[in-house]
Amino acid sequence: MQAVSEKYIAEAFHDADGLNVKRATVHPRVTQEMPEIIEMIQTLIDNGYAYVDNGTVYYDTKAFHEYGKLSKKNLDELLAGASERVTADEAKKNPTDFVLWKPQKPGEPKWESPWGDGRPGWHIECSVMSKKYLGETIDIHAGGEDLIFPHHENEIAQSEACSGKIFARYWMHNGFITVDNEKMSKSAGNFFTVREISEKFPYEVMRFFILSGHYRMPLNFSDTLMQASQNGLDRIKNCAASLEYYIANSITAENAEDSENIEQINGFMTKFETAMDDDFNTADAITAVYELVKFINVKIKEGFSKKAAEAAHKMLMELCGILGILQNNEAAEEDGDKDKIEALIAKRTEAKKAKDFAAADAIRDELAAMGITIKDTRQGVQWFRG
RNA sequence: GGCGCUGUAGCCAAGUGGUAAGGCAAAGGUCUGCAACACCUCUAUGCAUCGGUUCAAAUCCGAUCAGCGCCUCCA
Repeated sequence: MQAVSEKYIAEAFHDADGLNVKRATVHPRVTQEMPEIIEMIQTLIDNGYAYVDNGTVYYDTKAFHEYGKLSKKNLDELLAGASERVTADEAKKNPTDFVLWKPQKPGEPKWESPWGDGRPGWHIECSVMSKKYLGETIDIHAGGEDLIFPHHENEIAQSEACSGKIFARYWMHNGFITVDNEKMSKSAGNFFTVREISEKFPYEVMRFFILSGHYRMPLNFSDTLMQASQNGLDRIKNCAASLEYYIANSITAENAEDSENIEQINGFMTKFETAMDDDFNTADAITAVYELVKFINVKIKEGFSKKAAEAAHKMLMELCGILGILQNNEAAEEDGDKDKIEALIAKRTEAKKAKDFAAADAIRDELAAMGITIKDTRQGVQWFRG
């Protein structure tokens, strides 16, 4: 049991790390929070929000007058609908009541409790761990839109009935991913994992793709869209690489245009922040990045001072850093073949000078075979892997 | 059946009352010996459809159509 969960936790972290998702400071586990879970259930019973029936503890949804406030559901309508659809559980006072503690079933793990051996219901653990590690009121609670009801609704009912305080100030519910405009499901055969996608496209492209839409909106997934994201991301990466090369080889001195250029560069941050402040509008924020890229590419062509170029680079890296992309670009570590590559490039430049283009192209092909792409720029020949 | 979300160019997508950002793709051009990168030009009298309100609507209201989520176990 333990080994199984360890395996999947490790696998999940593998993908999360790949996507550059930062780890939380605490990753609690339900099995290690049993005393607190039992304590909270007892509090709910004591406060009159829960009742015990033969080893099972139920939450009394009618006792919590704001039940349904998150999902904008009306309890009376819920009850009416539930009575038609759900075979009534005799022990429940109301069809919408949910389990806080359930008795052990044969073969299942169990824990001791005042109501008998058993295990927690599926909502209480979240209220317990949230309270323990984050406090009675949290600022932001996130989750998939499918969890709004009943899970998040029940968390509110449990936590607020215990503390008498607001449980979460903001709720962030993300939309679902569809595949070729169809819901992802095993039965439809269009089900695949982050790991499988990562075998076709880098994690970074996946991250950029997800950021290209608003998190609350449904997101359609397809190879075509991933390819488009890869192309767009390459544009940003090309810009960063060109700019780095420009800075390394720039001879343009500080000049009168610097202050205006730097003012413009700072304007992209303002635009970026405005978008992000609007409910994490990453799609709009990326626009600011593209506009900065355009600005940089034009300036590289026109020529601008090293000082301004460095300011632009810092800004580009900062914006990309917030988005969590272009983080591995620090891989400017020495390439093992550096000397060989630069010797070949020098030979090609010689050949070009001698108008021996056949020889020059042969060297370019040789470099390509090594995985090296070269770019002729005004400042010289730039090369990179990939 | 009920509640909620969504529908903007070939594709993705921002824009929630003041006259349609940005990206990808395609096309033409500039640069280049060629190429790659880049740059320039071009792409919606139009925002699912039909009505309504308003001086003004993608944005507000109503109806309709389509997709999705939830209303049940599980999280």
